[in-house]
Amino acid sequence: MANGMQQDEREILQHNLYYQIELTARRVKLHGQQVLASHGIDITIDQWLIVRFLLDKKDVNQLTIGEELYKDKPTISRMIQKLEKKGWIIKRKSDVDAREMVINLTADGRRWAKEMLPMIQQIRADGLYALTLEEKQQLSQALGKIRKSLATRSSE
Amino acid sequence: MANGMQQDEREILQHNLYYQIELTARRVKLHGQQVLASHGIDITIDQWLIVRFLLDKKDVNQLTIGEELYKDKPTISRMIQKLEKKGWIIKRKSDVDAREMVINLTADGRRWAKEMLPMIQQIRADGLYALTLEEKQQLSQALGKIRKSLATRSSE
DNA sequence: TAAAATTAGTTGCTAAGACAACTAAATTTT
DNA sequence: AAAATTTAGTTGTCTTAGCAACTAATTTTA
Repeated sequence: MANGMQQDEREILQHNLYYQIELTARRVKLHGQQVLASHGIDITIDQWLIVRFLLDKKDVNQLTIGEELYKDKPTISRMIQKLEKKGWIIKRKSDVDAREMVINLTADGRRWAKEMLPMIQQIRADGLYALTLEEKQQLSQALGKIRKSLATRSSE
Repeated sequence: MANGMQQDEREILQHNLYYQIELTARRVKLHGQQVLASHGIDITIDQWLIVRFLLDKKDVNQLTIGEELYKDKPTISRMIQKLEKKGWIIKRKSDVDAREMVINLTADGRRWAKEMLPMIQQIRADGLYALTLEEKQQLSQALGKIRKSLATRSSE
C-alpha cells in the first residue's frame, strides 16, 4: 500500500480537532479500562465515576448523579441497575418523595472504592505526565470554550 | 436559566481533564448530529467520516477505512452494512484477494456527500470560533501528547 | 506440497449515549 | 377539589466501542 498520497487525507482527519478530541477520549477510556481489567476489577470507568461520586455524597437521587456526570436519565438508570447487581450500591425508594430513589454505596462498595482510589489516581496521571501544569490549564480552558460555544440551552 | 452558577464547576469531576475531554467529545458529536438531523439528513457523524473518506479514496477495503478512522474491524463492518443499506456505498468482493471487500460510494452517495461538505464545514467551525489559531494548535498538541503517552503498541 | 500461521471480514456479547414514549407521583393551575 | 402539568425513573430502539470467537482465503514454513 502505497505512496504518500495517503498522507494528505490522513492529514485532514488528523488535523480535525473534533476528531482528535473524540479519539483522545476513546484512548483515555480504553487505557483506564485496561488497567482496571488487568487488576481484575470488574467495573467500567463510567461506573467508577458514579461510585466515586457516591464516596462523597450520600442519599442522592439518580437525577443528581446524572447532572453531575452529564448523563441522561436512561443512562443513569441502567448504570445504577448494573452497579446494584454487582453489589456496589443500594437503591431504595425515598419516603419523602415516592418518585425518587435514594442511592448509596454498600459497605463493600465503599471499601472497594477506597481501595481503588490510588489506582485511579495513577490512571489519571498516566496520560498527563507529559503535559506541564500550564498546558493542562490551557487544555482545560480550550475544551471549556468549545463546550460553551456548543452549549445547548436544554442541558447546560 | 440562571446565574453564573454554570462556571462554579462541580469540583473534582469538572477538574478532571479526562472527564472534560470525554464530555467535550460527546457534546461536539451531539451538536453535529443535531445539525444534520435538523436538515433532515439521515446519517450519523461517524457514518459521515466514512463517506468523507470515500470521497477521496476509491476501491479501498474495510481495514483501510478502519485504520484511517481508528475503528476496529467489527465496527467498520457493521457501519459499512448500514451505509450500504442506506444506499450511500457499494461493497463488492475483490477479485484480487477474495478475503477483501472493495468499498466505494454510490453515485447518489457521492452527490450527497459533496452537497454536505459545506454544512460539515460549518459544524466544525461552530465550536471552534472562540479559539485562536494558537489555541487550536496547542489543543491539538496537548491531545496528541496524551494519546502518545497512552499509545498501545497494538493500535498506533 | 502439506501443515501452520496470518489476514479480512462477520457475528455475538456487553456497555454506553441519545432519543422517544411511557408510568407513577408530586406540584401547579383553574 | 379536579384537572393539567411537571418531575423521577423505566423501558425500548438505534448507534458506536471494544472484546472474543469464528469463517474463509491467503501466505509462510517445514
